[in-house]
Amino acid sequence: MEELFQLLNGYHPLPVELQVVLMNQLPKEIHRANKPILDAGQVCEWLGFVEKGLLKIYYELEDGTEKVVWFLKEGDVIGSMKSFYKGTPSRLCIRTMEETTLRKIRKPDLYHLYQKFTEFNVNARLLTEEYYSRCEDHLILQIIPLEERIKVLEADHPWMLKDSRIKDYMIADYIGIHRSTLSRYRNGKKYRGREKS
Amino acid sequence: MEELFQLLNGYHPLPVELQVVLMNQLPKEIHRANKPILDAGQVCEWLGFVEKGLLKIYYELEDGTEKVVWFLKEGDVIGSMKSFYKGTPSRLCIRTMEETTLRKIRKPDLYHLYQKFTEFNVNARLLTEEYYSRCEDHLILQIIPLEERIKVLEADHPWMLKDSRIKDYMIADYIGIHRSTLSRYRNGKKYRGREKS
DNA sequence: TCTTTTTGTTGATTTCAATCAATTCTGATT
DNA sequence: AATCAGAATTGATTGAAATCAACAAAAAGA
Repeated sequence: MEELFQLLNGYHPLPVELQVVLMNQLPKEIHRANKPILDAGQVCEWLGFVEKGLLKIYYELEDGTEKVVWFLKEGDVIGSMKSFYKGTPSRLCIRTMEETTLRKIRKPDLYHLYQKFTEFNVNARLLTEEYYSRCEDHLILQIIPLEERIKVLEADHPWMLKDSRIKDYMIADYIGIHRSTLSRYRNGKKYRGREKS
Repeated sequence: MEELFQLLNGYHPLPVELQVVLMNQLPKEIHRANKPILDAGQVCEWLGFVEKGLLKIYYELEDGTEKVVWFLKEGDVIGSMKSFYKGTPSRLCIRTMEETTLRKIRKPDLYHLYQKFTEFNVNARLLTEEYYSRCEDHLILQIIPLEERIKVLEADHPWMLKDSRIKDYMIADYIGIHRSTLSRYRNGKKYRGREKS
C-alpha cells in the first residue's frame, strides 16, 4: 500500500482523505504463480497495482501459442487498458508468473474517486502518460532491426534479464523472435546456413 | 478551433474561460504537403491539433528507409508523445502528407493550463486514455498474423483505404509488410514459388 | 544423489516474405 | 491524345529466421 501511495505522490500530492479511501477500497489479493487473472474475451473491470510478484500480458494466437506484450512487476499498474477504458472485450490475457500480490480497484470505484477528488485526475493523467510512453517504446522495439532489439532490451529493461525471473524463451517472445534465434545472436552465431566460400 | 472544442467537450465540459485562453494561445499553422514537422533527435516541445490535412509519424532506419507508426488526420492530436512527456529526444519523425492546418500548444502553456484549470486534467486524462488505447491496438496489430492484419485494417481504419489518401505502399509499411506482399495477399495470390506437385 | 523435466544451444532444413526485376496501370501534365 | 512518373502487380530468386531435431545443461523433484 505504501508503495502505491509513493507512486501516486510522485506524480502529484495525494489528499489524506483520498489515501484513507484507497486504504479501504483496495483489498489485498494474493495469487499463486501461473494463475490466469484475465482471459481473452472478458471485459477488464479493474486496474491492479502490483505489490509483489511478476505477471505477463499476452496475446493468444489461434494455434494456442502466445505472444507476450508486457512483463509487469512490483510497483507497476496492470490491466488490459483499452478494454478497461472502453468496456470492450479484451484481446489480451493476463497471468501471474510468480506468486503475486495485487491491489485491485474496480472501475465504478475509481470513477467515483475521479469525480470526488478532481485533483486525482492529475495523478491519473501523469500515470497514463507514463504508460503511454512505455507503449510507444514497445512499438518502436518491434520496428527496429533484430540485433538492436536485444541491445535496447539490455539497456532499457535490465531487470528482465537479471535473476532469471524471466526465461530466455519468453524474452525472445517479447522482442518478437524465436528462442533459437535469440540464442544464436547472443552467442554471436548469426546464421551460417551455407557459408559463402 | 470549433473542432478542438468539440473534441475536448466530448470528454468533459470545458470552462468558457479556458476556451478563451485556448483561442488566443493556439495560433494557426499551415504547412504544405511533405513538410518535416519534427525530426529525430529533437525534443518535441508541443502538442498539435490537426484541423485539416494528413500527417505521418515514422521511424527512420539506418539505411534511410522509414517505418510509419501512425497516420493522423483532421480531428487528431499529434506529437511525439514520449519525447513530449519526458523531454527526451524523439526517435520518431513527423511529416505532413497533405497540406495541413495545425494548432500547436507549447508545453509550458499547456502545463500552466493544467495548473490553472484543474478540471482540464480530466479532459487530458481521457484524451490520453484514448491515445493509449490506439497504441495498444497498434501493438496488437504488429503481433497478429499477416492476413489478419489486413482484415483488421479494413475493419478498424477504413478511412486509410478510402479516397487513396494513403498509398498502398505506405499502408503496407504501416502494417509491417512489403508492398508486394500486400498486393499478393489482396489478390489472393499468396506465395506459390514452386507449387508442390 | 540420482532422476526427471525444463530450458538452452546448435546443426540441418524449410518456409514465407523480402528483394529484384519486368510489366502494366494510373493519373497528372502538357 | 500523347508523354511521363509514380504506383501496383506479378514472376523469379534469395535470404533470414522459423522450424525441426538432437543434445547439453540446468533446475526441480524424488
